[in-house]
Amino acid sequence: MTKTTLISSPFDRDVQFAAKKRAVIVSAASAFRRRGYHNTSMVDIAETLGLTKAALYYYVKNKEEILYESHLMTYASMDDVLQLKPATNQTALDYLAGVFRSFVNLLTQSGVSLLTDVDSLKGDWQAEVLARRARIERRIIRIVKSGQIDGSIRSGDPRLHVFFFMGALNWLNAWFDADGRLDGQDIADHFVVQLRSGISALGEG
Amino acid sequence: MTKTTLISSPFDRDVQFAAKKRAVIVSAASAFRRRGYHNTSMVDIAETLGLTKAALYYYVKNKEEILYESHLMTYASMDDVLQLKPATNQTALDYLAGVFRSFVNLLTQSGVSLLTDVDSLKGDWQAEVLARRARIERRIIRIVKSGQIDGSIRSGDPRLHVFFFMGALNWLNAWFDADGRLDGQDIADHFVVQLRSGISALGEG
DNA sequence: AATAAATTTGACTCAAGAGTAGAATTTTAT
DNA sequence: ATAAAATTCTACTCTTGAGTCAAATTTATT
Repeated sequence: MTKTTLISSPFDRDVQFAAKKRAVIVSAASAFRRRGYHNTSMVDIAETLGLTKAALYYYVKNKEEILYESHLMTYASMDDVLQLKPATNQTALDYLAGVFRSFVNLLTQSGVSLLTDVDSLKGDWQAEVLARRARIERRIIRIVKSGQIDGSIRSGDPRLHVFFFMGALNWLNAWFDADGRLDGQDIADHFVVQLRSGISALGEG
Repeated sequence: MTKTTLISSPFDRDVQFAAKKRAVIVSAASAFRRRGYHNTSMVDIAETLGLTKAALYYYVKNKEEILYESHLMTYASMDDVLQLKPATNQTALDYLAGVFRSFVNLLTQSGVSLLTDVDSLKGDWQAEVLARRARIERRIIRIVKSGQIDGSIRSGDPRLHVFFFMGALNWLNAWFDADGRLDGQDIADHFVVQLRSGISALGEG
């Protein structure tokens, strides 16, 4: 019992290790997002955390693993969003709008970094990241297709619908700055409207 | 006169030099677009052109100059599109749709590569590329603003309107493959509709 | 307090890829 | 045909940043 209640304590060594590992990955992901993977050195990552480069290797196998884990962490967050099922009478468009809003919020307010560099991953790691990305994409395409069935989303190639607005999400990296003048909530509000009207069946003639 | 008429001949040494330099840049840009700047070595670029790495340095100062020139080349093409003025009674939304169609066509059919990596450029080169990008962005924002004045484009922060659909353009890199099943013209057609309905003032209210 | 385990460091190795330079080759001009 | 200019090459140097390792330090356990 005593052992059980202490299992999640911040004093617990395993918990600390995991928290530190996560901090390495989150901090690196943020730098990768802002400057690119190759323009971020292990020394850069370490200094941001107040460590030396060598200490990072106590937590991660190598730089590539950081990139791999960064991607997976983001996709896990997006999967969490997609776990929430639509309400019973909610149209697919409404559900999609909510999903997209959550994605924008993840990126603008929750410190999640959506990275685009998969070519710097090799072998199984790259394959897995691509597969995870494709899976999210397919789930979103499925939502669009169900919107085309329920009548809330207009006709047209669902993949192109998705590539268009997922482009907007991925492009946030290039211009969004958490310290900038544009507030994440305002961005999410605006983007959801633009997403909706972009594919809504209303007005489709 | 004889000298003048020969100035553009493909047999002319200067013309050949320029054509070869251009081939280096276009080929490299395509590889940068597909795999990323850092994952494309100078040996890779040379081999694609049937040269050795050292021969590239006869044409370009260094790798960074290739990246710099790649960006500039693409922005020049986009500037050309924006040089065409709207017809007298054309709404800004119609003009914008035409501009965007041309952009998509540049990327999907004309071998133009839109790159996103500016962090690998340093100093003046990076500053210039960012300035050129910002200028194109500002011109597009101006079109959106005039659409909000002429009533064709709905209200809302024009920058966000632009960031949304320019994200779609920039994200083409991640999924578009010229040898793939999706035809550039079909993509342009679809994207133009999605752009239009995304920001059209019709139905606003 | 002593010992063990965990964590961090300083100083290092290594190599991939950018870039160089002079020689070789090719092309053009005389 | 010869010389000059242009282009390409081979063989190399250099450097930056990834990664390593044993020692030093810190933390936890006995």
